[in-house]
Amino acid sequence: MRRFRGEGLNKVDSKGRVSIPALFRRVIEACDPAWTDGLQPELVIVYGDSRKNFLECYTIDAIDEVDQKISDLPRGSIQRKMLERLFHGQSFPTSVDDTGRLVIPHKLREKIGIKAEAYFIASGDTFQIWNPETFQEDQDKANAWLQSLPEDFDPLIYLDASDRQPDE
Amino acid sequence: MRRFRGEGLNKVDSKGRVSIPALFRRVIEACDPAWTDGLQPELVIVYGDSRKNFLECYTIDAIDEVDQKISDLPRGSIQRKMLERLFHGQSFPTSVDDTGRLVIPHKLREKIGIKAEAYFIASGDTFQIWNPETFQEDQDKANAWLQSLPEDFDPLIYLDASDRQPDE
DNA sequence: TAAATTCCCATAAATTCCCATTTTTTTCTT
DNA sequence: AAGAAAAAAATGGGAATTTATGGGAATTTA
Repeated sequence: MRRFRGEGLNKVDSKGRVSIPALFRRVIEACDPAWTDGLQPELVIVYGDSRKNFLECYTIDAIDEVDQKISDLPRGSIQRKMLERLFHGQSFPTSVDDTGRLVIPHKLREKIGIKAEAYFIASGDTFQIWNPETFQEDQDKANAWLQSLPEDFDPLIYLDASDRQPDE
Repeated sequence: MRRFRGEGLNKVDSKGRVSIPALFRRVIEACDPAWTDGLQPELVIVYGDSRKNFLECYTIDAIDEVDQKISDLPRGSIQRKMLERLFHGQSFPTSVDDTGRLVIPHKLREKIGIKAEAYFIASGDTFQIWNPETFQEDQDKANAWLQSLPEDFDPLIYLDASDRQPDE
């Protein structure tokens, strides 16, 4: 499975258009089964989680996987209902145009406070779009937390935690 | 199978006409086997479940699938009778007109309390039509529940629940 | 025949498409 | 290694199209 990697800061014009970092485009293309050279690769922007102040962008492969898992949940369950609302309802299917840009609808720009610039950052098999200032604040918090750790602490130690049982 | 994705808020005029979000129209067209360019794609509005305060809209493909499953049930069974009443009796077959609108009959508007505006939201292979205020209340409840969760809780963990056995 | 429904046309706003220019990155050449 | 040339990426603007919406005439229904 291809993963996003990297970050970028691009201008947003009055129509809501913004270039997607070129490296991201390669992943979006590779993860859209229907894509072939010349076509506009598709993706889905998920924006419904009120606690998150960024947009989360899924490739077709990634969203298909989510859809499959949702349809495996019991019909009528509260979990399924919530996830359907989030991923099917509060999401926006779109595509990358032939100049490598994406249109972020006005409503979504409003939600995360994007004005003239958008900050992109990879996150595994999705990538996020932030208001640059908001991201910086979040980053500052993360840095402060890192500072609070002992000098010799290495975050990589968390990697080994994944070997443990979920409830350990 | 094509899925609906997204949401929208449109005006309802005095004749009960309301635009269907353009993205939904593409799905309705694609899921009507009889549809071809120029024709009015058909769909079915199901409204009989008294516990639901929204209308549920099925594509032709989706309703065909339901019909098939109903006809597989034992004739005369209570389950079959109930589903026949809901999907065959308390449903309204209609079509999208050439300006992309739907007419919601007066009775159905009454049922869910629609006046000047209608809210559309995708839900897998169907979409729902709500009174905007009613939906917002429902959403507020969901958000309050999310807020009440620990900071680091992600509803996405529900997705992984589908890996487990149903009774685990 | 009154009321409701459908059909037809019109318009403003939003969105998409198309093309051009600038900027940055990569490649090539000396 | 430096500079030039080429390629790729980012950005900007206008035209064409689509969408959302409103209103009236024609038609159907009760």
